Amino acid sequence: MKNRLKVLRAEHDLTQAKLAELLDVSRQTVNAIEKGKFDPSLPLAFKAARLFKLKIEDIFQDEEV
Amino acid sequence: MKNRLKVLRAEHDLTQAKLAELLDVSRQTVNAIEKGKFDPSLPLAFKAARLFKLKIEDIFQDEEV
DNA sequence: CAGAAAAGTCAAGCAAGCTTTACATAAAGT
DNA sequence: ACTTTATGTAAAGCTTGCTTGACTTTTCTG
Repeated sequence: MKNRLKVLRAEHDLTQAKLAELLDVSRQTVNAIEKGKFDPSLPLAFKAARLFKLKIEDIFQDEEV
Repeated sequence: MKNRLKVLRAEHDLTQAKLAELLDVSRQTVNAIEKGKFDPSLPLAFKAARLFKLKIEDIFQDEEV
């Protein structure tokens, strides 16, 4: 699962720590998701989408065949 | 998290077992998600969206304030 | 109504998401 | 060079997603 979090953070001038705070998760979680260590839960994906006013699909991209 | 899986199943004339098979999960998992026992993972939400050719938001609705 | 199919549910166990603590590295600015 | 701020990474532990197996209840259908 790919995601555009890093870019969105840059566009909004947010640090991983600040984004984590806005999403109510730990900084390490934001980092791990950006780095592709694991996928976010669906509720967390919704939170990110709401925060950036985007569709989940505009932030996270399934890379399945 | 609410979802329209039951309705979508009905529209497509699918049993929980058949949908489970299409989504590559167990029948109990489909049932539990329909019943709101837990939320699906993001990858599973993507699979469902792809299957029904809908946006994740059209299947699952965040009910957060 | 009887039998079959579908849906509901429970328990035990493994896998994935997320937390905290802690430390390392990098970049950037005085 | 020193300090600060941001990022990367790791281990241990808790919680949630999902599995299998088994059983009950509901709904369809002949």
